[in-house]
Amino acid sequence: MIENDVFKALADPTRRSIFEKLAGGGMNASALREGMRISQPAMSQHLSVLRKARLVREERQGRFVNYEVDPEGLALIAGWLARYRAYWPARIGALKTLLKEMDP
Amino acid sequence: MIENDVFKALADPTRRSIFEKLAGGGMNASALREGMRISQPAMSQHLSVLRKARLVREERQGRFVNYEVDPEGLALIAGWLARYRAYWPARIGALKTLLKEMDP
DNA sequence: GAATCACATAAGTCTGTGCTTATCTGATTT
DNA sequence: AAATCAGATAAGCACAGACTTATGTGATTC
Repeated sequence: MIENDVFKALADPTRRSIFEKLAGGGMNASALREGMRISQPAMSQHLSVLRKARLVREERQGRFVNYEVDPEGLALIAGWLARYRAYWPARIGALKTLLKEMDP
Repeated sequence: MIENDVFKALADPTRRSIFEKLAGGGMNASALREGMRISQPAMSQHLSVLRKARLVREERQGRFVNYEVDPEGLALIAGWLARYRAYWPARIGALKTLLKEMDP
């Protein structure tokens, strides 16, 4: 089940950091490592987990591999969240504010 | 960091099942166990994790403890998801529409 | 074509976590 | 107040997973 993969992938703070970095723009694994105290194999393994969860997708470019956000994983989270929309209203104000701040 | 607690809590399929069951209506721990092959201590431990993540809250009622969904945890997920709104695929723009519908 | 580079995979270690059985706490019943 | 019930906590075990070092692979450069 892929839904399980997504939640498991996001359960690790390092992977969430990687994902967040990629959300700022696609880049290769080496560039991703810059500024993060993480070994090359560790990064590769994290990217593999994120890829399996469809949170990230790769694109070979010569001997580099460019990574970028795959919306599919986000859609899964959004789909899961949507099932509980009955419980949103209580805190909907905060969410709406957040969305407004991001969409000027 | 509570965001971490939420993602870690949801990483376990059993906990997601428990949460989903509670989303159908609040109930006590024994009632939750019905139909789930899970021991009493295991359920108690799962509920503890969900509580720490603010996905669930408790309310003592005599010698029973009634559990129900806490919107706070969902709001955290929604907040996280909102940061990547730029990547939401078109068909999940439904989420945005939903938000608009709630704000007439 | 040999060396080098970007990245993946292998294998092992160590910590985290989900489970178990056993016991404890606090509330209710008789 | 003794027994019972709902649930929490304790302690131990077994497996998952995040890391390490070492090596493999496929593309580029010299």
